[in-house]
Amino acid sequence: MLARLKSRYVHYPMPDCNHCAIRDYSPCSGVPEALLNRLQRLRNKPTTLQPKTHLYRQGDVQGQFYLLYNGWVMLYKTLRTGKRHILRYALPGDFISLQSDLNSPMNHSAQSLTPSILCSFPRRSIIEIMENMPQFTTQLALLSARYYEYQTSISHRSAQESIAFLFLDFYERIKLYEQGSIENIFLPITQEDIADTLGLTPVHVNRTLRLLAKQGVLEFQHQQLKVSDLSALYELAGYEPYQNPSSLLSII
Amino acid sequence: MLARLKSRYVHYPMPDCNHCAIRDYSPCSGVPEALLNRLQRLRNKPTTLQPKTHLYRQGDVQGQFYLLYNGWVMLYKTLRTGKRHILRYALPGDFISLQSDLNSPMNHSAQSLTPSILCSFPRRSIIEIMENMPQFTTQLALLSARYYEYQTSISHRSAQESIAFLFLDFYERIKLYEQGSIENIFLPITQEDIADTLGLTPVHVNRTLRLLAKQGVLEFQHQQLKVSDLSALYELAGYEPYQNPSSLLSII
DNA sequence: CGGGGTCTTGAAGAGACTCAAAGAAAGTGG
DNA sequence: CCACTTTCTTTGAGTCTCTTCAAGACCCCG
Repeated sequence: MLARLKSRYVHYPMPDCNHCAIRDYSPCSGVPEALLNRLQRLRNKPTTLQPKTHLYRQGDVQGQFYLLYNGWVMLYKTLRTGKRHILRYALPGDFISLQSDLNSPMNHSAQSLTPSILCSFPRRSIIEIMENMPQFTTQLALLSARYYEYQTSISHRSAQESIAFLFLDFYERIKLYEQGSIENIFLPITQEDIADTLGLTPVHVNRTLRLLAKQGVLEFQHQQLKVSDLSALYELAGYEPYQNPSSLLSII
Repeated sequence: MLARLKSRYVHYPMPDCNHCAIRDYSPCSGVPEALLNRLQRLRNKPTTLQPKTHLYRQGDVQGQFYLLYNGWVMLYKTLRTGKRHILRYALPGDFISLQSDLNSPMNHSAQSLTPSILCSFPRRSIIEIMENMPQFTTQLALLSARYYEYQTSISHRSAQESIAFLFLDFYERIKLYEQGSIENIFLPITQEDIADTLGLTPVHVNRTLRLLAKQGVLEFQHQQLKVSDLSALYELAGYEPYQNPSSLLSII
């Protein structure tokens, strides 16, 4: 099973990683050593996860908090109509399973897209952690604000613009982890996933992708993204350079 | 000037309020007495604001943080194309001007819709406040998560559904402040505001409102909202009762 | 070689947009 | 208090984007 996966998820092997340092990952950046050690002590041992595995499901009452070390995890909601609404894609460093109402059952599900490595925290200790580690909590608050800004940025847009925005976001985030060439970027998602992320139909996503390829902006085939014209992509995505060029989140 | 305003903004007079207790308002609920007193000491004296006045504008470098005591404040972005994207409507208790990048210029503008009362905090002290008042920061993190969940809930929807969702949200929030009858709810917004909130054209908002009135769901005229069929409104908005009936945010 | 999932393409239809113009309500000034 | 101006709302006609339904192609994997 694992051997077979490798061909496809070549970027995401299953390393034996029991000592990943929390400080390497985003929501904890800027947190002093002493606090980190306290957080390290609270967490459980990192665990690995097969692809297409659920961390938790919408409606689950208990559960844990997770810090993603390696791999891709998709967060989504299932609507009454049966439709799937993908909320976001967690990449290494992302904090998973925070929701505004901590005591309610989970309002969304989390599923791995690739083999993944995470460490977990007991759910009941989250308030305690937050109230005792204000610098961590501050990062968490700002991170939530980022998600909010991202969500507002991607709305009110045509299919072409929102697809461009999504791919540009992937491009920028992957760039943080890949030091080598980023000619071809592996994205473990299908056209249907894109559709469920942006609220479009798979058919229309397909047509729009064909159009973007024809226009020489980007190609997305066999889970490989190739950006042909980065400035055109920025243009389509509506990048606003005057604000904060280093951050995608200043995109309107 | 004020006398003239009164006829229209009868719900939002300009009281002389120098001693509003912070604890009455949402982001601080659950914060212990001692912390509240510290927060009270940090804030400036509450100020009043005329309607249609900007607290700050997109691109401003300095500024302050605000806690809204009374009135409506609209947060919006101006896109390169000149279009306006309304992010949210702040009501009493809302914390205003938080953004993910604290050191960048503001990525959005804030404008009062009614006469309003706010108290402000010096911007440079926000990190200090957050890191020294973890319980306050925790509330702030959860609040940001709420905004995020709200934003995801309102997307991927038809015009009718998203308008229903928006009005239901207003309805639920106003209900918290009005103890009496909520037959007619005053909303200081125009159809164009609704359009800019949901990413629709004013023309289509108008047609959809006519349709909703014809269907006997709700009427919105002269800034007065009258909900005729609450359960139909819940149905249209896609309320998911199995999660957390008391919170709009469990709506998908 | 066969089968399920994914991608591609066509044709028809619904939802939302644009342009345009008129009517109603609110704000302004004499 | 009335007449004027401005903003907001309403309606129609035509167009475009996106969806729906359907069928076939491709491709990975057994």
